[in-house]
Amino acid sequence: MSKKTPGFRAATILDVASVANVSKSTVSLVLRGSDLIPTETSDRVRKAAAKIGYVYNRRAAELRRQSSNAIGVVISDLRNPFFAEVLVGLERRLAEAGYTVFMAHTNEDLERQQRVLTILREQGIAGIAICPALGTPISLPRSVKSWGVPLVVMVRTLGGGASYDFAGADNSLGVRQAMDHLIGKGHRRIAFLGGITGPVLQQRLDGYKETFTAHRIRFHPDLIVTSQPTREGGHAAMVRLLKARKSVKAAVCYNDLTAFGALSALGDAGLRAGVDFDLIGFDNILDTIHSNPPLSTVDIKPEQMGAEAAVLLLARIKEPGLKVQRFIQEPTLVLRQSG
Amino acid sequence: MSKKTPGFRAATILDVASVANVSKSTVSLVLRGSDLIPTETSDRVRKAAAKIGYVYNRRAAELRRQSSNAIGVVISDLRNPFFAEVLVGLERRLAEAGYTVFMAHTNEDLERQQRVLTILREQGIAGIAICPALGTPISLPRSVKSWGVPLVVMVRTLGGGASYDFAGADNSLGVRQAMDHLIGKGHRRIAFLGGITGPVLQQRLDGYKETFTAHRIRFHPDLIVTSQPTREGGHAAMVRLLKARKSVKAAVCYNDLTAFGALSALGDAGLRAGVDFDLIGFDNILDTIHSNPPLSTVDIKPEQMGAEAAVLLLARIKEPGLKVQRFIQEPTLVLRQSG
DNA sequence: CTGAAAGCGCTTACAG
DNA sequence: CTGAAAGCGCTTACAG
Repeated sequence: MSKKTPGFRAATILDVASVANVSKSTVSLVLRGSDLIPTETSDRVRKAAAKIGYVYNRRAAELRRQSSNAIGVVISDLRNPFFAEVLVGLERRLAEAGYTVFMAHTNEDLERQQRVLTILREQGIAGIAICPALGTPISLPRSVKSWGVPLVVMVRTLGGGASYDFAGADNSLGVRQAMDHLIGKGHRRIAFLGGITGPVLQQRLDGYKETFTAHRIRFHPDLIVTSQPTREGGHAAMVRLLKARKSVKAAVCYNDLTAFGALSALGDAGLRAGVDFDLIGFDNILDTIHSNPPLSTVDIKPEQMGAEAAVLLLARIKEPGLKVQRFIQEPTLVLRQSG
Repeated sequence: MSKKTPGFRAATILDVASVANVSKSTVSLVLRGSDLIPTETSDRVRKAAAKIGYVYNRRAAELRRQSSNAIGVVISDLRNPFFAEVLVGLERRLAEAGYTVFMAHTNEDLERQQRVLTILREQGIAGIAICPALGTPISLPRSVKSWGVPLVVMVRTLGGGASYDFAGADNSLGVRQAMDHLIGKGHRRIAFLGGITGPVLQQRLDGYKETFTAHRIRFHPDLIVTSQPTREGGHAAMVRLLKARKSVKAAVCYNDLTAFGALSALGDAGLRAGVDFDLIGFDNILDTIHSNPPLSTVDIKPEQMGAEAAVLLLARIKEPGLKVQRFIQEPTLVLRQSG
């Protein structure tokens, strides 16, 4: 909390009014762009405002109007470029619509998420967009709804029963596309690298297992090597895989970050991705284009996903009675050099 | 702008007061944690608040108190993990101090930056932390100061005359450390890859050139290959370098992103960084640990830099009369496998 | 077309 | 220790 420099009194519409020789209602009307005011008058008002350096006090206006032009955005892991890209798309669309974003980073910490949500609520924001932290209770959407604040959930679903607006991707299909490609190249033993828990992992693993069934290939559970969904994790997972099952020459990764780690482990072992080992990532973050080698991956257009989440939220704000909305990004496989 | 669900009237301190059988002043005092109120009474008030689902209206309170607990954070390029990491450090420290962040992304667009600054001003934030977009006029700090809002500039300086709080790194020294290392390994012809413009490039190039002088090595201007400070740019720069000057076997890059692009171009050419070519990045973003190969780079602790910027801003808010503050991160060379 | 008045939900001296 | 009152800077019917 901070007060303004003492002694300094900011100009208000009353000051503008007195300079322009009108009432403060008139000033307010002009500022809000009402067409009740003749051009001559409104010009005079605007000039007066500029002259005395008047600054619109949005908080006061919003308090009076019981409205808000701020939207709370809660991100679980900003160090993952995927989420940063989602945020970029979201922020841009929101800014275009005249909204400002209150950004909070939970770092996958449920307690922090709770705290942050409470603060956002007290700020009186117009809506919330959230990438829920892992382990977020299914009750979250109901709870936020009960506050009367519009909500969109991004990336991670929250389990069966709850109904809420959601923007995400078809994770199972994405993995199936990657798997089909690898099978098409002749691979039969294909590993799945990375991920510990969460709905997204669940969906991606589903796609992984479904592919074996669809192609009548026997599935070996130990082809799944779990790890933190990070570069470190991907590196460790690939090291373990190479040690345990030398015959495996292909893998799809939980996400691009794990794939980068795996790429690095491959390099350590003197193996070249795309020639000695086929590796496919997931997300298509910007980094994949010029990794070494450029990463083949499943494109779910992170930035666009963020923008779509904004669209859903904006629609919900405008029309609270709307039926539940879902945006599910169609994945596409983008082939580069790694597999 | 959105209104709350119609018909729904949120509880106010007046409601709490009537339930708790006290005056609204008492409620306010309790909520603000005043010790004027006996425990028995404040317990009663808190219970009443919880019972009717009262939510503190921060905007109203702040309007009355002429204060704010929001800080505007303006980021120029959130797609660059370096800035995302700075943001994470900044946000965490600010949140710890009880502040919320209004986040705006300018995408290096000066017009957008101007717009965003105006909006932040109208929101009545307590302070601004900005990574200025390239080409930001030197007058920006003066202008923000004239609004009466505390400011900290991050990462990029704004030129000579202006005085403002700043958190950044010793860029020249960082490059010199990298260069000394390469020279120690026996290299004489060392390229500088990436960057187009801006103060950071200037400083890093200064360090680059100084090293040649210090070691009495002849400096070839065409060893500097400029490019966008991105992976694409780094890739293109390395391709050009490889084509033009086959004798060069070492380079320091403008930043880690360019280094990744260069790594990728090296891979394309069948060259291994760290054995056929020594490559050093700058920033030490998280991605460097497990790139292929792991990138040697100059560590300027992005997350900590963000946290330090928060510290400076918080100090400025508390004590507007403070003399100009600077935090300049000491770089350290971290050697991994690329060079 | 413009002005006087009430009110958004708080905080803060000031009495009592 | 608690209550009545004024006021933060706006907006919005309502008169005129």
